[in-house]
Amino acid sequence: METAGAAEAVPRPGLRERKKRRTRDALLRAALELFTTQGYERTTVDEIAEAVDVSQRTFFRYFAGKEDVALAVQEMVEEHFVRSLRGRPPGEAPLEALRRAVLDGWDTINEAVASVVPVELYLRMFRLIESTPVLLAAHLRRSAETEEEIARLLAAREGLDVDTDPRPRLAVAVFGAVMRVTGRQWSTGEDFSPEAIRALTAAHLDQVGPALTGNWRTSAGS
Amino acid sequence: METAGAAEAVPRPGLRERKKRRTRDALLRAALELFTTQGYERTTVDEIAEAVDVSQRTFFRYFAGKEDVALAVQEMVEEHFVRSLRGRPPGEAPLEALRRAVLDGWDTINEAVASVVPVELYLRMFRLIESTPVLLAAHLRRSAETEEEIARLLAAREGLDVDTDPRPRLAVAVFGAVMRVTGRQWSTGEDFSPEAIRALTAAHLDQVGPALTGNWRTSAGS
DNA sequence: TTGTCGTTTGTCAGTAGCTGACATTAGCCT
DNA sequence: AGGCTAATGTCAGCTACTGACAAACGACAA
Repeated sequence: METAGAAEAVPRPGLRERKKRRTRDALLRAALELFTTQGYERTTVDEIAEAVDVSQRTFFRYFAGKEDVALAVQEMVEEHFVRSLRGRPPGEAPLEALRRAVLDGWDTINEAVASVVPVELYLRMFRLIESTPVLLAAHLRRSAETEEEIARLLAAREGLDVDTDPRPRLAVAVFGAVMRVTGRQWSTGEDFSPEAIRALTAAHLDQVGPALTGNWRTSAGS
Repeated sequence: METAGAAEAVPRPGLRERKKRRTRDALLRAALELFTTQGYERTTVDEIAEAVDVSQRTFFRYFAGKEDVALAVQEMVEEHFVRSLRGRPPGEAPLEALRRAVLDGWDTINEAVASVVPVELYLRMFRLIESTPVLLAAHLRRSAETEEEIARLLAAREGLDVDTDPRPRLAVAVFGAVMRVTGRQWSTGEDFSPEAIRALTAAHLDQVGPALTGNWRTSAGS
């Protein structure tokens, strides 16, 4: 149903499309660079636009708002996780699938991000999100949306209806909560490597059970 | 260390203080009334100020921002919960204390709120928060702060250090996640009474265990 | 009662994020 | 080459929010 013949699904986007993409990428990179060096609040949209030499109006044609640029990469990463989850074998128990999908996601974080920004910049941005109130707020809300998507996904997998059975949403919410504690802990720690966050993730997931028994007078963690 | 003698802690605030309080209350009530009738975004700060017949500048002297008014009552309610939690006997297991504190909080929601706005208005506002993206975002961030406070509280109670033992933060995060699912479910349901939310809370807390076993092919909930 | 003092309030001017409308530029295709 | 369409720039305007200064007003004592 496309230019018949060639197997190439991407013939060559044409100058216009390439230019658009370059502008978008430039805006994104400039924004993250400015955010991570001077801080989110102290960076104005005008500054970002100026750095790429486009008008402020153009910026808003590529991104819905200042928050949007700041969270763009994070959004890619979450999509990466969801994709990873969809790829899990159907037989796997829901929480097992979640666990493996996330761990796998961190292992392959490079591939998911590197095409737009260096991983290191993403990680710096992640920390900035955690420490900037308005960004954290926006991020938490988006996470809630992602959780809803995942809940429906798992429910479908298990043949349940999210509107009559609370368990999918509960399980996903709990899982998300653990992920958030993990991210927070990581962002305030010493080791800013992807390996560190992966290890913390596994450790925290292993601690949920013990944490919920309520009897904390036994062994400690971490 | 105060005016020695009399047991009366509140002698009479004086005209100035009373006026301030009246202005604040009026702003708060006017704001919630406008928000719940026309929606949050469609209400301007000027409108609120005008409804109380003060300048816009005065509004911002009482509230840090538009979000702030919208979440003011919710903040009172959360303080109410934390107070309730602090009142729990030290012997109680952490999660048991949380459960009872929240259930108790809903039972006494009237006393916590009625002094400022009618409970019904608070509940309407709660629903609005859930359905207004920017408000939901701000609310989630504040909840995260409250969770941190509670985690430290429980850790102290159990003689643990939140920075070395992840279990307090994990447990509180999980509990908070369940509460959020509950609030969301309630706000999209039919029954908008405090009793309904109380019942849902209990039901969801009972379902967390089953939800985490991962074996959802057995019984259903709700 | 009056006058001083400190707090609250209003006014004004300005910044930043964001949007609609319209003109201009620049790829694209024949 | 020239017309079509999509991207960009310009401009005007709205809303949330802030600093600065002056006016109004309650508190307190002479």
